[in-house]
Amino acid sequence: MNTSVKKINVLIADDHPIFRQGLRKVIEEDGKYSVISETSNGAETIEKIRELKPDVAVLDIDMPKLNGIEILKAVQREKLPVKCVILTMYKDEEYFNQAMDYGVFGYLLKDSVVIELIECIEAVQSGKHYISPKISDYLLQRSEKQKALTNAIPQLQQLTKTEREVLRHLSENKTSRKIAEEMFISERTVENHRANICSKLGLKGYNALLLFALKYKSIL
Amino acid sequence: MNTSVKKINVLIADDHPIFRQGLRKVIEEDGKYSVISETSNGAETIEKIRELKPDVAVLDIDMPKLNGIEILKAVQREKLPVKCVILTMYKDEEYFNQAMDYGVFGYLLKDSVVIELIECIEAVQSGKHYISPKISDYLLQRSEKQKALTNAIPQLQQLTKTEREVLRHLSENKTSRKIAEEMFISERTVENHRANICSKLGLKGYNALLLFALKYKSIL
DNA sequence: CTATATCCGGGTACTTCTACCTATATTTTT
DNA sequence: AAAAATATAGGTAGAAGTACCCGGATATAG
Repeated sequence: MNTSVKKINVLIADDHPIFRQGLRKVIEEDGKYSVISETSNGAETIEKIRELKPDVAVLDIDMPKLNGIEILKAVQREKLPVKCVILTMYKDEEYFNQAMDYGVFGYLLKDSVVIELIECIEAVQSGKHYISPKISDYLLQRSEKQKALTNAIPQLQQLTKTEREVLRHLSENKTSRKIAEEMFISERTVENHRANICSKLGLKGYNALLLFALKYKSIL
Repeated sequence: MNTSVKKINVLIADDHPIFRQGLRKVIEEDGKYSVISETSNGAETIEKIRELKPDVAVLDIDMPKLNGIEILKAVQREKLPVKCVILTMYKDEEYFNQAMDYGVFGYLLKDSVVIELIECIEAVQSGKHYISPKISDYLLQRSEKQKALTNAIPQLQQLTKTEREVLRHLSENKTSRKIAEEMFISERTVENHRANICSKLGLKGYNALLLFALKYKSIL
C-alpha cells in the first residue's frame, strides 16, 4: 500500500449501483486511488466534478438527465481540470467518435478485464490516452455506415418544408391521393412534389422513394 | 454475521469482470450467502451448475457461447436443482417472456438498487418469485407487439417454399419482372404468387405486400 | 424591381402492382 | 387411383407510381 503518497482522486458515474460497487472495489484495491464520489445521473455528476475537482472521472454513457457524452461537453466547455474516461457497454462507433471530439482521455468497454481499467486510469492520470483494444477495430470499419447516415441529413435539408411533409406522409404508406386530401391540394401537386424529391435525392425506380421515406422516418 | 447457519451457495455468471466484483461484494456482504463460483460464459456456467450444484444462480443474458436464456433451458431440461435469477440490462419483453417460459425465479434489471438484489435472492431461495418492479409495467404493455410477431409466424408457415422465395426477393425491392428473371419463370407467374400470398395473408392495397416483406425480412 | 425559389396544377406516356378470372402440368396427400 | 395442393402461364381491367414536359401565382432575396 502506498500510504506515503497522496492518493489520486477518482469520481465514478454510473446508474447501476452494483456496477459502481465493483468499480470502487477494483479502483481502491491497490491503494493508489481514492473514490471520492459516486454519482448515478449526469446532472449530479457535473456538479460533483465542479465541486470536488477529482483527478479522474469514470463515466458511463447511459445515464439519466445528462448522458456521458453531455458531461464531456460540459467539462470541455467549462475547462474543468479532470481527465475523463468513458466506460460503457456500447461498442458504438458514433459514441466513440463523439467522445473523441469532446476530448475524452480513455474509452473502455464494460467487458474489459480489471487490469485494463487500472492501466487506463494510470495512463490517463499521466496525461496519456487509453482506448480499449476492442474499439480500435471499429475505428477502421466505421467510415461507410457513418457516412451513409450523416450524408442523409444534408440531403434532407435541401428539401423544402412541403416536400418534407409529403415525405412524412409517404413514410406512413399513404397514396398520393390520400396525401392530397389531407394537405388540401391536388393529387397532381403531390405527384410533382414526389418527382421533385426524387430528382433532388437522386432516387430512381419504383419504390425508391417509399423506401427512402421509411429508412429516414425517424429524422423527417 | 450468521456464522452458525449454513451459507447459501450462489453462482454468478456475467461476462463483465467488474460487474461480477460488484455482485460478489453485495451478495457476500451480510454473510448469509457465499459466492462459490464466478463464470463468464454460458458453457462454463452450465458446467459449474452441474458440478457445484449451487442453490441460486445469478445469470446475465448477454454472454458468449450460451446466453442466459439458453442456460435456463438447459437447467429445465436437465432438471438441475438450482433457482435461477436473470440480472440484465435489457428491459426487453421478449427476453422476459422467454425467461418466464423457461422457469426463471427472479428477473432483475441491472440498474436495480442493491437492496432489491438481496430481496430477490432471499425470495428465490425460499421458492418465491421476484420480478423487478420496472418489468411489471412491461407485462401489461407487451401483449400487442408480442402477438403481432408471434402471429406472423403461423401466417408465414402457411406459405409454400416458392411463395416465401418470392417474398424474400420482394423484401429486396425487386420488381416482378426482375424476380421472374432470377427465378427463370414468367412475370405472370410471379404476379400470381404475389396475389396468392396477399390472399393468404389477408393483405390489401398498394404497398401492403412490400411492407409485409420488409417487416418480416429477418424471419423469411 | 428583377430573379429565383417554392408551391400549385395540369398533360402525356409508361411501368409496376393489384384484383379479378381461367387453365394445365406436376407434385403431394389421402 | 383419386383428390388436393402447388407451380406454371395467361387475359383483362384498373389503380398507383414514375418520368418527362408545361405554365401560373406568390413570396423572398439580391
